[in-house]
Amino acid sequence: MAANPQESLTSAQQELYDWLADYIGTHRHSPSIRQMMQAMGLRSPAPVQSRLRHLQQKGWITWQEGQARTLQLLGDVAASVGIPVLGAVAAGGLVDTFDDVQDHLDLAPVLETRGLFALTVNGDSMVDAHIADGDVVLMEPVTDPQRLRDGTVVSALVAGSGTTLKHFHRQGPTVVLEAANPSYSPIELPADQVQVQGKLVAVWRQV
Amino acid sequence: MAANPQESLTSAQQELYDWLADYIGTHRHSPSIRQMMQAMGLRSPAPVQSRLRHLQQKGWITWQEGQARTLQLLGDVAASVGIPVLGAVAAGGLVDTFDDVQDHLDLAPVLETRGLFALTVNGDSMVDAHIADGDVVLMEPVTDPQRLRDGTVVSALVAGSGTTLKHFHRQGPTVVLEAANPSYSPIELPADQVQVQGKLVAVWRQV
DNA sequence: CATTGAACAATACATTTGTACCCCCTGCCA
DNA sequence: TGGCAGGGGGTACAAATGTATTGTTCAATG
Repeated sequence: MAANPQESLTSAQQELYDWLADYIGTHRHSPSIRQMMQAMGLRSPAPVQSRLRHLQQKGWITWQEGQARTLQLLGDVAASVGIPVLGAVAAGGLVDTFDDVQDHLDLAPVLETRGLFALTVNGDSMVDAHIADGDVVLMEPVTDPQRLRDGTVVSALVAGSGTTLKHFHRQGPTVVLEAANPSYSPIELPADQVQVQGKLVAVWRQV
Repeated sequence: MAANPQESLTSAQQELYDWLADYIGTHRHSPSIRQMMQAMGLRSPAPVQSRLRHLQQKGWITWQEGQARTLQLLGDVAASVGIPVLGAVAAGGLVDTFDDVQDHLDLAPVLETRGLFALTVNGDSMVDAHIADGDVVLMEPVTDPQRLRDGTVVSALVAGSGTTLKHFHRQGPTVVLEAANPSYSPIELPADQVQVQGKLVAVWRQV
């Protein structure tokens, strides 16, 4: 990956981040703050806390506060799974030849998102959204359905019925689940009978 | 889960190990004993301690005692990037609720294939194959176009023109590149003017 | 000069976490 | 019948760990 989306670091922050990348790469688990303290040659946990806070604010790391050793690196150094994107390919017309790498498709950030789950698609109600029967959809758990953008593709549990993959709309007290296929009519239900489980993150179709 | 060289496990031990593999694959860090306790539906940490002790004695796991969340799996499952596939989701009808993991979407084998590359799709000539404008297609390099199955989706370099994504057909000495959209007519060319670069492995659409 | 932010020290505190006991029950087997 | 191992419940405790607070120092900045 070319440039980092993250903000630049001070030397002290960089030092900690590099050591973390090395430690996690070797041990396969995060060190504790006091271990970081020792490795940095410090005699107090406060500087480490400070550096970690800055690293998090700048988008380099994340962790579950209150829990031990749950730190995760977000940068591209974190053994990311990169696939070179060579260029655009066509449809209809023809696109120029490509020789060099233009970008990197970095799946690691997606895969590292906590709680991500997958569903196999069954049926054709979403074909107009280019989600076909047999596809696997990657979903991110939704905790607050109120914040969903209108039209988001979600998997929803309908009380007493089952789970379905649809476009999500909210109309006052009711919820509308709309298919992407004219053969299916929208389902309109009271909000309390629909439990949104996750929103669509990616479509995966292995040939 | 794949066979392991280690000693066999009791069902309770296997249950814990499987859950650990799933958890670590998803969260990228070890759970605490009390988290395992909850996941196993237990109300006391002692049974978990017991299972862990047995798993260690039989060579399935290892950890640094006295330190939090340092558990590591020793089986071959350890390194895989797994996303739990929770079940099928609907279309049209509604599918039953899902509770437990049915399978694992293991992306590691795909990503590790040497030489895999990606292309961003430009245009709508493949919409009927559910490949939309803006999608990223993962391609596997093709060394021997003679062995391609008829109808495979390939990216092909047309002499003097550019690269395109189409269904691949061979008709004697000529090659036919067929779009998946009735608005586009098939392109028929002498075989030596078409160079197949890769075949479609997966479609990736990040929302 | 004063202000600000990063870095560091020292200490204290609450929570998380591993671990060690105690007990019970069940199935298996000599 | 008894012994034994695995599985489970309950509880307690000490260590590990994250977090907060109060200072000090230093460099950069206006």
